[in-house]
Amino acid sequence: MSLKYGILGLLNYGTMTGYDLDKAFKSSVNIFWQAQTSQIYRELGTMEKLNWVETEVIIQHGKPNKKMYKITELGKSELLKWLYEASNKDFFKSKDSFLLMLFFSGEKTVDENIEMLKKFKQDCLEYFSVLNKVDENANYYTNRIEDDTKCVYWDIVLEFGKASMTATLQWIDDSIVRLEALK
Amino acid sequence: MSLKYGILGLLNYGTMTGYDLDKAFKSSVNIFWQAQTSQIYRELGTMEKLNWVETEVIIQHGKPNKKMYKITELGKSELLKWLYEASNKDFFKSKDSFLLMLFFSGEKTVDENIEMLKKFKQDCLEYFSVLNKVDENANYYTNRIEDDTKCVYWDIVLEFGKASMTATLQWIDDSIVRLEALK
DNA sequence: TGGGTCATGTAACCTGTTACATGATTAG
DNA sequence: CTAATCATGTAACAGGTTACATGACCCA
Repeated sequence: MSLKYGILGLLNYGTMTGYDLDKAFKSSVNIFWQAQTSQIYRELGTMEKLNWVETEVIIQHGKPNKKMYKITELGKSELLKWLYEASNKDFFKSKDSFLLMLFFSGEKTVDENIEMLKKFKQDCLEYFSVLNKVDENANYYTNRIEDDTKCVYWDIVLEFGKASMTATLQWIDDSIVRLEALK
Repeated sequence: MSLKYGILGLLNYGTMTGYDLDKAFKSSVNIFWQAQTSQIYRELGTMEKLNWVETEVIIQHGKPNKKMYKITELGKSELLKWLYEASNKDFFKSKDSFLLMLFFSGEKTVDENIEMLKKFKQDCLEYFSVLNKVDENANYYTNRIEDDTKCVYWDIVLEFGKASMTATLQWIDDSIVRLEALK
């Protein structure tokens, strides 16, 4: 359900092709929302039927033709409606197979689980550098937006990513200490 | 994909009905994995075909008959395989419509967004008390397990929930301060 | 000459959600 | 007497995932 609004939100910054949207998703919103290329094209199709977006085909030479998607007045009002009415209950409904696995890891040895957590720590550190790269990409998109106050929200969301990673790393260390004590 | 393993993990603690599994999900694993009742019954059906679980019907008087599900040897080996092979990449792929909404909230006024964050803070505090209730429920399930070291993992996972909530609350406060400064 | 980028999608499948159906017992 | 609990599911739909198809240009 939210994918439509993610697309509307990005189109609200400017007219784009499905291909551009795909890249925009993968280089920005990706940290808290992922969309497959095929999904984006499918949604754009249904959104055009709903009259939330309209298209214009641009003939190109040497490259495939472009289909530019533009948000309509109806689309913009749907976006605003969502911004005002969306609930936060999703936040408390995360599905995480890693935590599910850890929950049942009593079947493995303590040493094996310490190893697993150490591996996880490595992956978290790597992810941290991904977050910093997203920070750089941000400039590309935020430069296209006139109003400076709008960029604050981008930054706040990124800070969330960093804060939760920091908490996760601390939790990993605490958990390893706890497991070491069992040996 | 993980739902099957969540079911296997719980059945590994003891034989249960679909109804019991539903309750077990809702009172324990629920913080990081949610499953609908209908989904559990559907998965149990396919798992029986896969021979991961086997059933025994228990005739009851005054109550509907029970269909007890028991993990098979094959099921147990599939569970172990998953515990050893599952990756942690899901952890970095969370989908969060609240963060998506916040990202696009430059369309709203600063005051409206401060209000939204304050409301979110209230919901986070409420969720904290839910986590503590889960803590109490834990005793019911952990008492049924012989091996004490297995309960550590339950606790570690719960600690994650608390740690990330603490970090989230701190982030909310910081963000509100930041938005106040824009006024 | 082979891989990457540009640009569009379709098809099949799997998973998750919502709504509904049934029917008896038990506790307030 | 009414709502909750026990216990089983089905059906339809929405949303997400994986794999595949096409084809030209550009750079090394």
